[in-house]
Amino acid sequence: MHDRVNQVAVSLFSRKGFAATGIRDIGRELGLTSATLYHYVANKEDLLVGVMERCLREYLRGGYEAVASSPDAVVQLCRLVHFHVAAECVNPMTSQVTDRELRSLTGANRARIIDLRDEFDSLYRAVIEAGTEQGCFDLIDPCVSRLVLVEMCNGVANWYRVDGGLSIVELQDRYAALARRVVGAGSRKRVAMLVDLVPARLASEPSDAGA
Amino acid sequence: MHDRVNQVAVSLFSRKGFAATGIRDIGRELGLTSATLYHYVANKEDLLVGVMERCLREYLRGGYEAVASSPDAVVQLCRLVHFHVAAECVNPMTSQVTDRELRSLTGANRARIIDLRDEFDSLYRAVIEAGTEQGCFDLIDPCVSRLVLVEMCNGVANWYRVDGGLSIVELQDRYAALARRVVGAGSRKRVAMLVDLVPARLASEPSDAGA
DNA sequence: ATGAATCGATCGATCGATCAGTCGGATGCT
DNA sequence: AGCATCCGACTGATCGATCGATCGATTCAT
Repeated sequence: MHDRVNQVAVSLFSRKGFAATGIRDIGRELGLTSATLYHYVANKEDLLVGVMERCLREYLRGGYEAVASSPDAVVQLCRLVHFHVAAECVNPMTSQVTDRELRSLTGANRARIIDLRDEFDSLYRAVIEAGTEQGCFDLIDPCVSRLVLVEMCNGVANWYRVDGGLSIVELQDRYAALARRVVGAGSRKRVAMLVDLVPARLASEPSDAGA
Repeated sequence: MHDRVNQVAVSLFSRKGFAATGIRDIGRELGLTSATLYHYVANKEDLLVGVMERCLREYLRGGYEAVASSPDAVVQLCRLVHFHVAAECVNPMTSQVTDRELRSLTGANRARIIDLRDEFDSLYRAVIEAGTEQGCFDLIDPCVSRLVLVEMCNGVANWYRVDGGLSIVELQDRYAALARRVVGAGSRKRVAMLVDLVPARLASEPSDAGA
């Protein structure tokens, strides 16, 4: 039931936003009263921050695995983007909420989530530094390139649809190719993708059956 | 005074979000009562939709001018990205609100803004088609490339700061170079930028003096 | 005197959150 | 088996606060 609460909450947060979603809205969709909801959740902000933290920890888990899987910066970048894109596709609503609702957090919650998000961004920074040292990147600008990579991957959740024209695997390959162009790493070298580097389906991600 | 109302509203909408911003919050920052605000604004949603519409019309004005300024698709792309990036930097808060608050609109307002946004996206689609016909692009995927271009440019408003390390002109050049890489248009050809293609400072954009 | 600008007071609705209390099923004791 | 006990799930009622919006009255410059 805890999962169902998170799923309904994420679904509404992603569609209407955190501030515009009432405790009663979440309860109604579960057939519960607002009072009952407080048996599963301490308060509204804790519900949000829990979703965001679990999302970012999964992103970090896969991100670290991608970067650690090879010493080659080109391989690191491809696998990081591969994982990032897949995670956005598998958990689009949770990713969207995690991306856009930072401003709804207060005090220590906000600081903690910002730290996690910055830690994930640092993975891209590390890969770009590695590529620079190895001389296999032709960067226009390290900082701007990193921001572009992060933004373009985070943006996937804004438009990806399961019934779209491209499968997740096709999207991953196109994004990896685009990422190599962004950092100026030619497409000559062939990069093998790890099969077991799969993003987890988060407990907070609604099944689109109800959507 | 109408401009000041819009500026304060955009400042709060961008910082806390539309739903979390009260009519009284806007009034307080202007030294007005909530009742007085309704002499300048019909209602809260009209305040938002007005800001978004004026923003998108300015984006469309500059976008059309960029694409019409040359038959060469590479030049079109560079000038479109140049303008897009500059508009995001000059009006970061208004752009952020226009990007993120679509879900706060209802009915006809939402439909109208979606149409304007789609019309702007179509400029990128047109440029990509032109480049394909002219054979000067080496595209990985027309649709994905367009989405990446739009997302990476829209993302500028999320992190650009006036006191950052790069000037707007430097940022424009780097983004144009990255955009050429994304569509596979080599950097051999030199592209002259139009000097008079300057994004307007929107009346809704707050002066950062108060921030 | 006219009209724009502003106000305090107030409307009904909704907000997040709390409370005492109900209900059913599992558990433990005799 | 029968009874008492406990606990998690759940509820209606309600709290104080705030929400967007409206009203008549007042101020003030032209």
